[in-house]
Amino acid sequence: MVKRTSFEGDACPIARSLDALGDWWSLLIIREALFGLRRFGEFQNKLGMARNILAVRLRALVDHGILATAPASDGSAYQEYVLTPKGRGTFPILVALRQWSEEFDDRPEEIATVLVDREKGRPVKKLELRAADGRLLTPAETMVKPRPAPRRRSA
Amino acid sequence: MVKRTSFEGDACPIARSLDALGDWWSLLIIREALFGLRRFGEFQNKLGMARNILAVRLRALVDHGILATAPASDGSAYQEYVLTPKGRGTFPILVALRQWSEEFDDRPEEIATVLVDREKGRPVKKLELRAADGRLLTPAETMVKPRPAPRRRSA
DNA sequence: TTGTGTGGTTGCATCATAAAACCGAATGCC
DNA sequence: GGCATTCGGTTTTATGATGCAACCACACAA
Repeated sequence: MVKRTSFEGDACPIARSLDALGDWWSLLIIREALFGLRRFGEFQNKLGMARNILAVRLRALVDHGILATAPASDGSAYQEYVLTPKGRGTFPILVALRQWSEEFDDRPEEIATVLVDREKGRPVKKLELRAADGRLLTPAETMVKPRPAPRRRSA
Repeated sequence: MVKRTSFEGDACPIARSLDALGDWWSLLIIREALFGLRRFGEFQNKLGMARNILAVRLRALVDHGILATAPASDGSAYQEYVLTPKGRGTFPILVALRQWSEEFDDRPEEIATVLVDREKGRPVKKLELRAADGRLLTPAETMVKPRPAPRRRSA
């Protein structure tokens, strides 16, 4: 996407997230990583993407602290890519994307899988946004405020 | 990005969402639309993006049923772009992106805003994933299952 | 030593992107 | 009505990210 207008310096947290995750492949790589994939070849086989692009993406994700390279694991002297806590923290994003598709896709019958809780095997609930006191919030009931000052003990 | 490997036919709901939302600008346009922007020029000013790209993105979002064009509203004979229910349904995705940035960004002090509930003015809670019975779920406590058969009244 | 599989990198053609010029229609000003 | 300006895009052009395939380096095996 040409010069890509990096959002890195932007003050909007959404833009900042998109700067790390907002390309066509990164979230899918993370999805597979959450699923347990670790090796270059595994990602390449599963996603069917070009290997050079995969290499670039993996390096970018490592640079962003989303993946880390582990020296090895199964004997073979190659390296693996494992999710960091930051990487695992994208889980709600993936769930939100999944649920949006489930709810609004024009051809929901083409969706092959559902997300269930492992223990009971039943579909998970929709993500919901709640206020600090637990009230359910619609978008209209929210607003953004300037970030409160750095709060240096000033009470 | 050349031929862009459209995910439209993919069975993964995440890929399907990314097909509609997964470029650099669409989610930011939607963010501004949720914020109340409606006019071409408003988007262009606020986002500072190239106008041709904005035009392409707006048309794509309309084609995807995320935005709709309204004939006018404030007298001037121009058109507006308003969110459809499908478009408003992206709200959790944006919240998830925001919260991920808030939690994991390397320079959180550069984030300018917080999302609060309008009534109390207090920051919202983190999105949380719960099982059907209300248990909080971690990623590891979930799994994906093949979609149950179309369920044609078969009990 | 040769062979094979993994894990990438390098070239190259193509196409999406970004920036700016351009353009018609609508609006404002007189 | 005439003229300039703004709005809402489209066109043009340069750039560079993408996808594909070929290539390379290394590990391991025979």
